[in-house]
Amino acid sequence: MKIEEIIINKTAEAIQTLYNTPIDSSSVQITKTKKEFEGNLTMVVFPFLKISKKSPDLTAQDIGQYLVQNIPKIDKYNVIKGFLNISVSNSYWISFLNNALTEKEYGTKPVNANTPPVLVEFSSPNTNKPLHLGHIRNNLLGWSVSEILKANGKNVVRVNLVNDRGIHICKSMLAWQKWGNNCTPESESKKGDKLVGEFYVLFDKENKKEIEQLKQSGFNDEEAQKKTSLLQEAQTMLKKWEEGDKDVLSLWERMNSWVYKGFDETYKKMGISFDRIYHESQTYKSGKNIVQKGIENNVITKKEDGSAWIDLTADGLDEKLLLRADGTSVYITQDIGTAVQRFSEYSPEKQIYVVGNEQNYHFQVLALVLSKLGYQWAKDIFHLSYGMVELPEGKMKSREGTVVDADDLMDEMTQSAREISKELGKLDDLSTEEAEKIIQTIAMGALKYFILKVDPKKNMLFDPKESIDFNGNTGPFIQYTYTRIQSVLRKAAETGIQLNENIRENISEIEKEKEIIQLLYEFPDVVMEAGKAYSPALIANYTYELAKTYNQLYHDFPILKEENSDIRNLRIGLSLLSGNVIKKAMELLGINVPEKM
RNA sequence: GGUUCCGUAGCUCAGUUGGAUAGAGCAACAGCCUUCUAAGCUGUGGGUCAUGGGUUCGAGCCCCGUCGGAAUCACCA
Repeated sequence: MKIEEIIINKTAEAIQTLYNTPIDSSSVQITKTKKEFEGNLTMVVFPFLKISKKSPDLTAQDIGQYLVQNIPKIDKYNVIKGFLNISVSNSYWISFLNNALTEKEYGTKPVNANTPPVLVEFSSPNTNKPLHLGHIRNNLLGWSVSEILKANGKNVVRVNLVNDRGIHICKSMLAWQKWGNNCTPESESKKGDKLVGEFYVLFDKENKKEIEQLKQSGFNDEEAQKKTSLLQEAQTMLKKWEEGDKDVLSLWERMNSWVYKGFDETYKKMGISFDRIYHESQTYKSGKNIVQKGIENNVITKKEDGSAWIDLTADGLDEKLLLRADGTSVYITQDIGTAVQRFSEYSPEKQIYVVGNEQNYHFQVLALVLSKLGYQWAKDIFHLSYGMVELPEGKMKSREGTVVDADDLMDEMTQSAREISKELGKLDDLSTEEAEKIIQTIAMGALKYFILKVDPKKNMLFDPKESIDFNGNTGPFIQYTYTRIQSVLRKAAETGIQLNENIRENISEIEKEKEIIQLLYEFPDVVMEAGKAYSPALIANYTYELAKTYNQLYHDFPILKEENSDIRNLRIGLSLLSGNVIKKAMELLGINVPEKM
């Protein structure tokens, strides 16, 4: 049993014995003791004052005394302004450390492959342009949350729903046909997604020109937007695509294949992969049938013009269109279809959608529509909504060219890592190959940590200058701490010091050590909390705290050179576990750790 | 206009179901390498937690108002 539980139970017992009143154990509040006070765990006794009919200090004294007398693992307590600070014995902490060191995967639960899976959808790019900074946050979150859920024993399936059809890709296709001169990624020596993206931008540019012309010949803005020959051509192309026109389909396949190749490269560099990839072109029709059934069951109404609507006003939302007048499906129709398809395919415990908070309304509607259509699992749909990434200049706008490209960003990070490493001379005695690998690891660590340390729900500012900082609360700082630990452990092995020796449990005067052990002790709870909250940020902040504290120990105390062998073993033991926990925690963030840097 | 979210140090962010004197990093300044990697450690300054009320023994956190910002309310995705 964890010490907190013991304290809670014994406190309930104490209050029963001392004041003859039963209490619910949930009213006992235990928190970590603040650094400036002596002790490890703190109990707030205010809730018990009505029962004890004594001052906060006296009540705390009563309980503190009882606990010390009745729990051997507690050796003292102190009371400050109604806060009961409890000191847990050194032997408790060291015995915990000894145990944790024997656990193979300390802090995580094994995945049970026989349980219903949890689907995590993320990335879900459009195939008309390359990935940018916004996608990076999405991908990193999706990946990390998947890892965190796995660490909580969930049977996770990573899903990517590629939006490979629609007017946007037709725009790129059309522009390529008109002005592409049959160019290919090979002929231009460009990544396929970049090339296709350029044609998307080109379409927009030419289309704008046409809009201007139309406006000059007397049309208002709205009319001009709809009337351009380019847009009409694109729409014709989309229609042909839906009809299965051979030429359109073959161009579509060709250009999409360029994009996929480009995406694969980006994903690979990012260290991201999926268990299952859906393509919208294959799922978009299934939603229509479901809507049709909804019309038959009078959940959905068909208007005179043929469009289908669902009335959500009773739930505080608006009316929502589900099929256009011409019978084609809209975005949500497709989402209804894929949700149903995925449910029938996996019978998941939960479907998690990692999608930006700009779509909060959409997912509110989606869950509501599904439940109105009678799908009980609609309640198991969870929109993991994350905030926008903004730049110092403001919002990213693809048309104004203020988008931060994913590949460029990763390359810049790598370049900075290379320069800084060189400047510090850190990798001088390694081969170029080894050095490059470490540089990559550091660069990606910096980027990933920078983004994941922020609470997913919040909007965040991405300052490129700050993101390449490798000091302070950053990924490389944590990676560096890990390499320091590994260096110590290597040296220990070299000098023939046993690593896995059982540590003697009654050692005194080990304040800093205890602080680290207590942090290590908290790791499983942090993993659990992060899973509940879908928040990699909790893992990130915890890991930083651990690394920082370890660095203090490393700086202030000798480890291998400690003469007292009991203390030396203790420091080595907690170095070992700190290293393991840091590595595991970083893994949960999708970040690798180098052995040297 | 309706709905939702946000506002904490100059900047970027933490702050557990309401608990002690609100914490980190960056930036600034001052120190620490003959000792296991200085991508490190230590110290100094920096706050009306947007604002006004309320609930409570106790509020950055809960409730109401005000101000400021964002998203969304498409026969776009």
